[in-house]
Parts: sequence; structure tokens; C-alpha cells
Amino acid sequence: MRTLELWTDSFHEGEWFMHNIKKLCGASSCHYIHNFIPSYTVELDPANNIEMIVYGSYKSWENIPSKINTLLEMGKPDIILYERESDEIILAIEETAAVPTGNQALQRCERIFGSAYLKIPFIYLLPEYGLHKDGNVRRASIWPTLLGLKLSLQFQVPSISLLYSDIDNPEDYSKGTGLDMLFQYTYYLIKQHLGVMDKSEYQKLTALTTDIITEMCAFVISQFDKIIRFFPDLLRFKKKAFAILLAHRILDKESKDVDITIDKFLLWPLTKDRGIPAEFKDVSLGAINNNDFLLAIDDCVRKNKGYVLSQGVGTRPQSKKDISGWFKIQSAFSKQLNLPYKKPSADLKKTDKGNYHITTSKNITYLIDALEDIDNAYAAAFPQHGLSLNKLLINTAALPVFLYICNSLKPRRMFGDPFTGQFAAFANIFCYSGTYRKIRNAIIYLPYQSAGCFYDKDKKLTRNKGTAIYSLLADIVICNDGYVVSFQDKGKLYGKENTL
DNA sequence: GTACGACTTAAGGCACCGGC
DNA sequence: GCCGGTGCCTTAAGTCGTAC
Repeated sequence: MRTLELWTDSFHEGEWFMHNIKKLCGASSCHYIHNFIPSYTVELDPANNIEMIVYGSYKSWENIPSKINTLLEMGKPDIILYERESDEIILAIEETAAVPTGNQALQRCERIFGSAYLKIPFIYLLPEYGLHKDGNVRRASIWPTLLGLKLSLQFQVPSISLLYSDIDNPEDYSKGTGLDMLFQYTYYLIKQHLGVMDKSEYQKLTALTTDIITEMCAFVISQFDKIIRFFPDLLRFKKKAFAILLAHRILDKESKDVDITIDKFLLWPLTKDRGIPAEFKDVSLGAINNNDFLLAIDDCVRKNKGYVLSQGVGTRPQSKKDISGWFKIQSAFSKQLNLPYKKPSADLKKTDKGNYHITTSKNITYLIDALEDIDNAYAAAFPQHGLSLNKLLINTAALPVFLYICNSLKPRRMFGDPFTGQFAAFANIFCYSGTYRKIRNAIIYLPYQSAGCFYDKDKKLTRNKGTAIYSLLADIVICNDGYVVSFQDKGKLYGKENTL
């Protein structure tokens, strides 16, 4: 009898998984190892029994397999299904009831990316409709679904998002197709992994995969215009042939693709190639708090050298007391590296309620046609360093740029949720082609974060979820006062001192 | 044009946990 | 006990459509 291990954040999630997967199987029984570790024997089909052991709370165990540890470095999925005998992760699952508001909808995307990057199948189960605290219903974001489709194509591994609930029953598991599809798909993946899948079941798996992709595409088509002003690949998303092709690519890794347009999947064009459509004309530019670098980037957009995608912008003001405390800690981080810390030259703008805006640029995502324009803006705003971004990024200097801004002031906050997930989603979607060919530079700008936040007391790059993701997806990070951490150069710090 | 309110965004709060 | 990292969730304030 083969034994599978269920690694979860809590026993509760393990029990939830077993409760649902058992429904698709024959007889089952449960006993407890050492009186507390649940071990199920499940009749997968009349010819195959399997044992499933539930390990709750990842960090409580000493024998955690190294493959699971590697996956956890890029974010913690709720459930990981693993077989020790073959040392293979069969599947990772993320399950949430969170209402999709703002960047929260993107906060789990680094897990989606991490799994696909490690060629591990991933299923994300989330509500299509959620009840917001204001009493109104919100519909899910398109970004996790877009990311899943792109990753499935790039890494030839299932990365799917499944939706539950409906508009009249927000957050209700029993509505919609998501929950049923999750466990049906899981059941097939287990059988496929164990090599006990017959031909008719493989056909059913193919049909199910095609259905899931069709639903993911349909969801994006019905929802994109609520979230972005422009969507680049609509025709493909409407074609059933694409769902069939992608299902085939995911399930039959030996197959040679015949569709040479895969590389152009979801390609975000240059302004100079497509011009500025009318819907971009009224886009909101400008800064709340003055920032020379970002004002120059806004100018690029005004001159048709790039565009922004956000629809509506947000600001999250903070109290004066918190702000001054965080500035002190940021300064201390800079001091550790003997760097200056530069506060904004003018006072932060005050809100009606007496808080202060920390927002610089109102948009946090820019797609800029040429690195040269970013380089010019950088050189004008931070002349003291004498740095050329064109030279720093010499291997990718010909590529356009995705610029991500995080105005977070609280030290090291940007390494955690929701920022890491948001960056991971955008960096993959904007900066890599359908065959995972790099097509844009990914540049992060953190106006308030000291470069010192990136290093420990021994001046080594800190190891956390943020730096793990940046190492894979970011080219450079521009920190406070223009100091640059280069992830093309293993986290080396650049500035006028040219130190680390 | 402006007032309103439904809706979106972007930031930290906070609970939990592990190391010291 | 405190402190820092992580991850789920809350919320200040801006946006934008609509009605007058």
C-alpha cells in the first residue's frame, strides 16, 4: 500500500481535505499514530488502497522533507500532498474565504508562482463573490486567474484557480463549481501520480482540465474591464481551441507544441506599437507627495512613452506618531551600512482627519517602453550616485520596463503579504512571455525603505520570502535616496560608495 | 458642476509562532 | 517576556458613474 502525506498549516485543513476526498473514494478508516497523528486508509478504487497521513502545522515537525521546505520559502500553501517514497510533491492547494478587495486579492500569488516554478501542480480555491464589511458584494480579481493560465503555459504544469459561491450567496462553498472541481481534479492527480489511471479516466481528466481552463478564460473575459482599461489577448481567451491546447500542454509534457503563437500569450504591448487608446486619456497621474523620480516617470506617460494599468488609485495615510517612529528605524537600518537616510524634503500632505499621506506617485504600476527613460529619470533624481541603470542592466538594457512602486514606510513590511504576492503576479505577467522568455525588466522602487532593510548585521542579503521572490523575478530594487540592490547581481548594493 | 454613494486601491493591524 | 517574521484581514481615502 502506497503512503501519501498531507502537510498542512493546521489539522483542521487536513481534516477538511480528507472529508472531501473520501466522498470520491470507497471505504475508508482512520486511526491515530502516537495517539494524535491521523492516518487514513482509503480505497482509491477497488484495486488500490492508499494510506494518507495528516501532518498539521508545518513547523511542528522535524522530518519535514527538503522539497516541502524549498516550496515553503516562496510562501506557504494551505495543503501540500507529498509522497516520501518517490520524494515527489503531488499537489499544493491554497484555499481562502477572503473578500477580494484591493491588493489583498493578489497576496497569495507568490505561492502560485513558486509552485509552478518548481513544477508542482497548484490549485487555488477562492470565492467568486465575497461580502465586504460595508455590506456590499465584491467579485474576484482577474490577476490570480491570469497568472495561473500563464504559468500553466510556461511551466507545463497545472496552475488553476477555481471559484465558488454566486452573487446571491457570497462566500458559500456549496454554490458554484469550485469545490467539486477541486476534489475531482485532486482525485485524478493522485491516480495519475500512482500510475493507476486507466484510459477512460485519462480522457475524463483531459475533459475536466479543458473545462477548468475554459471557465478560467470565461471569468477573465467577463471581469477584466472592471479592473483594467485594456486587455491584450481577448480573442485567444474566447477560443475553445486555446483551452484544448493548454490542457494538452499541461497533461502531455512529451508533446511537441504546434502552436507557435504561445510565446505571444498575454503580451502587454509597447505604447509606440499600439498608441494610446481613448480609454487611457483620462488616466490619473501625478503625485500626492512630491517625488522627482516618479514625476519624471509620469512625464514619460504623458509623452506616450509608457502607460499605467490601474483603474482608480489608492492611498493609505498613517498617523504622525507612527510615521516618525518608522523614519527612526529606517535611519537606523541605513546607519548599519554607513549610508544616509533621506526623508522627504517637504512635509507629508495632511488629510482631513489629521493623518498624513505617505503616497508618492498615485499609480504603483507602470509599463515603460524604454529602460533609457527610467535611466534618465533616475540620473536626474539621484545624480549623487553617478550610476547608469543602462550599464547596471547591461544584459537586458534593450528590454522595456515594468516599474513597481511600494510606498510602504514600515521597515521590511514590503517583504511580506500583500506586496510580495502582488509583485510576483505582475512581474510574471508583464515581464515573461508564454514560454518564460524574459521580455521586460522588472524594477522595484521603494521610496522610503532603506537599502539597509535588505541586509543582516553581517551585511549579507537577508533571507525571507521577499528576497526569495525578488531573486527570481526582480532585476533591481531602487531604495531610499537612490541606493540600488541588484538582483541581477545576487543582491549587491550599488551607490556612490559602491560598497557591499 | 456638484453632491452622493458604490466601488477600488494600497497601506498597516494584528494574531500567531518561534527564537532568544 | 519580547521581538521579528509571516500571513490573513481591515480600513482611510481616492475614483467615478449618476442624478439633478
